[in-house]
Amino acid sequence: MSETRNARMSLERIALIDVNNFYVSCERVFDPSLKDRPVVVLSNNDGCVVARSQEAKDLGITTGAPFFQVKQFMRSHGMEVRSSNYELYGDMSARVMEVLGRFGTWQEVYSIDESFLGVQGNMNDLGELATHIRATLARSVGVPVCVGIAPTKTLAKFANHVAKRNTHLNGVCSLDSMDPEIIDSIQARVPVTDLWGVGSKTGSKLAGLGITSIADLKRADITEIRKKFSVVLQRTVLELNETPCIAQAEERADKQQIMYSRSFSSPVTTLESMLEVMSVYSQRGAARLMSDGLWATLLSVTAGTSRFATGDSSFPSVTIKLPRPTQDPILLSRLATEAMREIMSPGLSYVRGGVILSGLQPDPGQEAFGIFEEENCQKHVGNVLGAVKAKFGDKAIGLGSGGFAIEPTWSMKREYSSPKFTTDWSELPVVRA
DNA sequence: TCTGGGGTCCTAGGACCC
DNA sequence: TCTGGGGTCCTAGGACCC
Repeated sequence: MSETRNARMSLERIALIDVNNFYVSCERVFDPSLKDRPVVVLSNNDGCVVARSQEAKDLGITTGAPFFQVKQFMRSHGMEVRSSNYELYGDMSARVMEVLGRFGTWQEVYSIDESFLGVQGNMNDLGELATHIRATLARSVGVPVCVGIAPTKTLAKFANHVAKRNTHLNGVCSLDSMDPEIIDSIQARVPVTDLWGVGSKTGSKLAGLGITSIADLKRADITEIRKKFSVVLQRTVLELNETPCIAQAEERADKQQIMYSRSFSSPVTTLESMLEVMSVYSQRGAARLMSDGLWATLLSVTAGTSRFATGDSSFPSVTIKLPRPTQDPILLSRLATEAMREIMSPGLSYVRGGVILSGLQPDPGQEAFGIFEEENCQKHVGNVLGAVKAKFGDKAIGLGSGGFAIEPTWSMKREYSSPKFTTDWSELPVVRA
């Protein structure tokens, strides 16, 4: 399609907007002293680096770097550290998504900091829209974003990638306004593994066939790709050639599973502690079922020793079919502890545990409700627990070993946490005028 | 001493059926 | 001795994503 036609025609396009260094940007909104400084945010238990400011990236800190390995280096370079504060990020994410939604004909929230948006207009309109989106978010939420606009999701991701890496573009890249030859030359330089949907395994297999850049993959034969790889990669090739074939999420299946899995701040070695873990995690899972309006029919429990330890390893897991579709924390807690009792090896050092609820369905059907009055009562226990927690805090009530007045030794480590600025009345920021 | 968590989709292979 | 073919459903595991 010629540029002159694009300039006048009204185009249906897909925009991919994401927040730059999202967790760091959230921290900066409430602590301006972090601006222009190297900042990292850590995973649960302060385990490893999950987000970095540009300044931290420039100093060579990589995603996934174990914190204990880079701690000294970071200190000597005056870097700032924050534990992850998911209450804050979740709340900020909701604000970002609400604002973005105003600009699209449809919206698909793709992750905590990314959204696809349906957009229309001629070439110039699209560029102006992107700039307007950036300015609105900077003003109303206070976070910086990049915008990529293209005919397909894969190309919108690519355009966003280009916007992020070329500062002169001011965070906006709309493929329609770019010279096709320039697009080609960029695609010839960008490695195929930078593409959405192409990971390291596929990347090395492609390299064996002489396909190393995005341009190489774009020219590849789609039947050959289908035969040697999968429909997934075939779709990627089609999308690179402007044929949309990745559906919107709302047309895809509903949520498949709810997982509650954590690594412990100190290893769990006894049956008693592990059963506590299972009791607490299954109650958390039940709470999520209730808030999503879902009933589970399968329950899995898992545990694992460290992948880095040299001693005996153990990765027990078992899945059981629930007697009826349920969201009942009492039943789930009882079954999870019973199942774990059978499969763990007391004495070994377990560093993580998890509860997975699957076979989810929105409508419990008749079978979910027992014929006895007693079982009908149990169904309400979850609601009561939820209400008490909402009013008096998370630790106010729990079932059995789930009701902790004192933090158990395995609970999460968060030594560098910022306050829950937006989600807890007692931690609201104070403004003096 | 210390190495995240929560998802999705697809495929292959087995069980079972006619 | 020889032992079809095609379909569905389920599960485990791989690959990928943020």
